[in-house]
Amino acid sequence: MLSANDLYTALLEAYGEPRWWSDDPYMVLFQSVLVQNTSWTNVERTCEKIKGMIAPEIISGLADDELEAMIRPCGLPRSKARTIKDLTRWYIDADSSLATCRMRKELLAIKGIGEETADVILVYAFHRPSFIIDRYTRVLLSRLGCSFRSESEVRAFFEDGLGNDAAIYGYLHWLILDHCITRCRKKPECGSCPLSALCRKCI
DNA sequence: AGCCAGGGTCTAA
DNA sequence: TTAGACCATGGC
Repeated sequence: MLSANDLYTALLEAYGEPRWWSDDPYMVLFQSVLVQNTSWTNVERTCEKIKGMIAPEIISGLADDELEAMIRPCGLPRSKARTIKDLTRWYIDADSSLATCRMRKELLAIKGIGEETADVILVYAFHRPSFIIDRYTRVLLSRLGCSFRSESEVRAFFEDGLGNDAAIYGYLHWLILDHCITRCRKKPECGSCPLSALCRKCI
């Protein structure tokens, strides 16, 4: 039976040290909303143009239509601007000593923040161990021959398998996305996929 | 649990 | 240029 550690080890072996989202917590919050339904390169391009303005005290002071104009290239400007405003407000008076599950609930209460985005924020901005489960991760697991009955089983697969280490959660998530989107977008022959050793059904 | 809103970008013709 | 797929989803 495949373990989360096997997966992590194989990806690390294949691609080397993964990158971390950002060392600036607010940058993580800001970009985690922008990237919803949007390609990562698009987010990076957009943020490059407005990089001096991505700070909570600046964003919170903008008018809605100003913020919408700034993020328009990432799509869904109206809903994303509102979510970013609400999230920024939350962040400014967030209590960083809050328990992880409590913080997660608060994030989920913000309109526009779902489970995936909440976990991205918990892991990359607050270094809390709450594994990020996205569509790519689910598809990858199923291609590797693992099936789960529920979301909580997938979560247990990673969290029990990896221990409570937020850094590993973040690195593994990045590796999975990098693998699925950048490296193996088009299905290669089984032999050329670095995960083929894990399972013959792989990719 | 599945469908749909929400805007832009990318691609092929 | 234009239709249609696609995008590191969320909400209902």
